[in-house]
Amino acid sequence: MILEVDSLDSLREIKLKEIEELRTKGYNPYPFRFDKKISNKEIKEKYSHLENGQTVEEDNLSVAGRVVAIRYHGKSSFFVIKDSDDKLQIYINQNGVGKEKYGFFKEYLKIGDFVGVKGFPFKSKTGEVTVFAKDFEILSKAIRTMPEKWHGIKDKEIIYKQRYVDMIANDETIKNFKIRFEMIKTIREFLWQKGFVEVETPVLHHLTGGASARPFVTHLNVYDINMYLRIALELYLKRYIVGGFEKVFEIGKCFRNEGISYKHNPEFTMIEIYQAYADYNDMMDLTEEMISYVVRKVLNREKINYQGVEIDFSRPWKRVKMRDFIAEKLGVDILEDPNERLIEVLKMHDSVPEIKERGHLIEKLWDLVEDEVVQPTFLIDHPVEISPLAKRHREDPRVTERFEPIIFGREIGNAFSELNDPVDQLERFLKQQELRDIGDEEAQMLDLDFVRALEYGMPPTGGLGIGIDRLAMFLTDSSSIRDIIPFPTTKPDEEVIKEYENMLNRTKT
RNA sequence: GGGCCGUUAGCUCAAUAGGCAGAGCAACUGAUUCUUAAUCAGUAGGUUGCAGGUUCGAUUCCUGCACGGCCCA
Repeated sequence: MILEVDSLDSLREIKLKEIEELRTKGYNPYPFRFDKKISNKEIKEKYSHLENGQTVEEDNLSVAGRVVAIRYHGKSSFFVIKDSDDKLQIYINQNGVGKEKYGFFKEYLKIGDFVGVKGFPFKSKTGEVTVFAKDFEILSKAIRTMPEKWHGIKDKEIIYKQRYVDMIANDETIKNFKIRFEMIKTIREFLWQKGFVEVETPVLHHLTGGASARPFVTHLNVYDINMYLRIALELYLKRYIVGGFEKVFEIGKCFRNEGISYKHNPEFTMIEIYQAYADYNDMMDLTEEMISYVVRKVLNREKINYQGVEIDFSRPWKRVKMRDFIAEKLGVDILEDPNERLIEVLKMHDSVPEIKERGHLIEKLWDLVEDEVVQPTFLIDHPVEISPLAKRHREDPRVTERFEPIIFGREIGNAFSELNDPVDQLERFLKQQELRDIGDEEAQMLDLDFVRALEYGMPPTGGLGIGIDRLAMFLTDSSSIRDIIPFPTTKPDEEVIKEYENMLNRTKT
């Protein structure tokens, strides 16, 4: 014990005192195991057919969970335990466990503690499937008091910095994370079934590439060099294709050292998928098929409600050329009109970027109109300037064979007929290098080993990346990316340090 | 980075045109053998985010800072 109990003037210290008493009486407040044989949910399903008041005394049940409510009635009590899927009511009385054990229950089993209960099922007079306790065991004592039972936790700081408290208090939180993980599992199953191999690539990179973003820098002591945390999976996955794999994918964390917003977290989860002998049309088919399958499988429907708007994932999705869409909405031709004209239009919307390279101007123009794409849509054929890793279009070399799936005005992915011409790739990299030289820190770094890899020959390949977090936002109707990232990036929690320093100091005196 | 809003008991929230800081839940004591936001009686719990300023007096007004949220870039 680090913390001695020297007074009872706080909720926490009352709990510590209780634990000490338990130990004195020979009970371990933190025992080693419990034979939980059935889940709360299974019990509710199995015995839902019982008549009100009916008991099944011959069935021996062994259940466990966290105590979330206790209703004392003198010599009997009801309490509710919660396990990972459901809540379950327990009935305990003096006749069932004996006078002594019942007294022990009243004195030492508190809301927040974990408990294991042995007993038989019955249905209460009011129709709730309940376990009649014949014995119980405290499995873990909580020291902190649990959050408010009715309103839950609303303080965003607690929700993000102490997600475990959010999960204890808000059932919705656990439900949403389950959807997230179910979604990821379903994507894996879908791709495995189609013969894709799930592979791994390094997180530590000498150069960052595959996306336009500022990286995190870290240091490798043994070689005394700086390295970057990956901003994308792309370039290593394509090396797999060069090496002879034909269908690969990876689901993994990427890191971008940029702003935090409702749709950006510094670390986030991406999936990238590469398929040899395929082009971007094949990847569009794959995207549609996969996402509509996942939505159907996870939510049992194809239309979802996102922030009050119905989104229909059923196939086929609309396909819109970037040039046509911007021309229609803004009256400017991103392929033919000169930079001056583009800037003029941007000026009208007070949206002129600092770097006035053509690619930046086009990106800005798109930003102005992206909100107008609500239903799942493929934005296709982006200009070559903003697509350094995509193959030029077979019919128009000014654009690339590229698409971004757009939902509710948000890009949830990016895909192309992968550029496999090493000479063209080197030129594109050099163009990016020029952008870096004029101060564009997001421009891609020159990855000569990647060019060399392409020189060994990469088959025609379709590639696709999808932001897992953004997709999860749609499936859970979350307005902020932080709501579906279990432990989002936050500022450090100074409060907890202060709190423990105070407690430890008080204990010493 | 800029603008606006917020921070009060463990949690969810009140409050004063500047005048003793309150409730519900949780906690504690007691009553209660089918309740389910159980009920009833009682007790305790606060550096009103932090640091300054104005004032006889600040949770309230002002300034700065921290943390958070929303909008914008």
